[in-house]
Amino acid sequence: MPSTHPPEGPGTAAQVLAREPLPREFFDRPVDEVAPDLLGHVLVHGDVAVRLTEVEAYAGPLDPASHAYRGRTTRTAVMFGPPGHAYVYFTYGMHFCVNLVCGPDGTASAVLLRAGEVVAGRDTARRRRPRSTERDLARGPARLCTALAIAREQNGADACDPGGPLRITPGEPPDRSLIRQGPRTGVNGGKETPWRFWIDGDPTVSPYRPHTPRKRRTTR
DNA sequence: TTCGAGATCGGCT
DNA sequence: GCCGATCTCGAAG
Repeated sequence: MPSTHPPEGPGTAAQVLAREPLPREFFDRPVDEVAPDLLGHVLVHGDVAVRLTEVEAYAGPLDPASHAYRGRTTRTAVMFGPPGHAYVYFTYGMHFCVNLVCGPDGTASAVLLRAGEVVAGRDTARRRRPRSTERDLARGPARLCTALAIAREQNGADACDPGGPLRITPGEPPDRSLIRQGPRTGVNGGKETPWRFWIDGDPTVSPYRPHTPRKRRTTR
């Protein structure tokens, strides 16, 4: 039966993987400008590439929802560094999530990459997430990291380095009219800041879930 | 389709 | 110790 996905999307997989990364200046801007502009661009790690369909902006030390809110720590040091680098963190004891640092050195703002569509290396991604449907391969921040095999080792990686293993490369930006904006997912503080951006109608955008405080573990 | 709970561990108070 | 920028599965509707 006919696939809903073209074999390789715009450009062959080899072309997608070979593209030069976005210039560092792309990230050297306010985070709420960078975030929507990232939609449609492609994160490459090894032979897998994901076209971004959903992101969230975090504004550094002034943003109560940001990891940088409590200032610079060993964990958040990368966020306080130069733009264009990857901030990878571990959460819930089992998941990794990846951000791209924005703004001038020291700003500590970043864009969380929440979801995307695998556009190259589908077989590799499927092997990493065997239980996923095509649509779910990178649908959600932790799934995206699994599909791309992003983990602690990629923390601090320069995504603008043409020779690096992790690169953010130009893709097909969506029509501006398709970009939607709303409250961020799963965060307590700063709810009022509508800094989640996604491509309207794209099936790989993760379902919005309001923050549900986890129930206290029943100690028996 | 929606909801609830368990898994699992590093960073921070 | 407490809790989190999450995911998955199973049960119920």
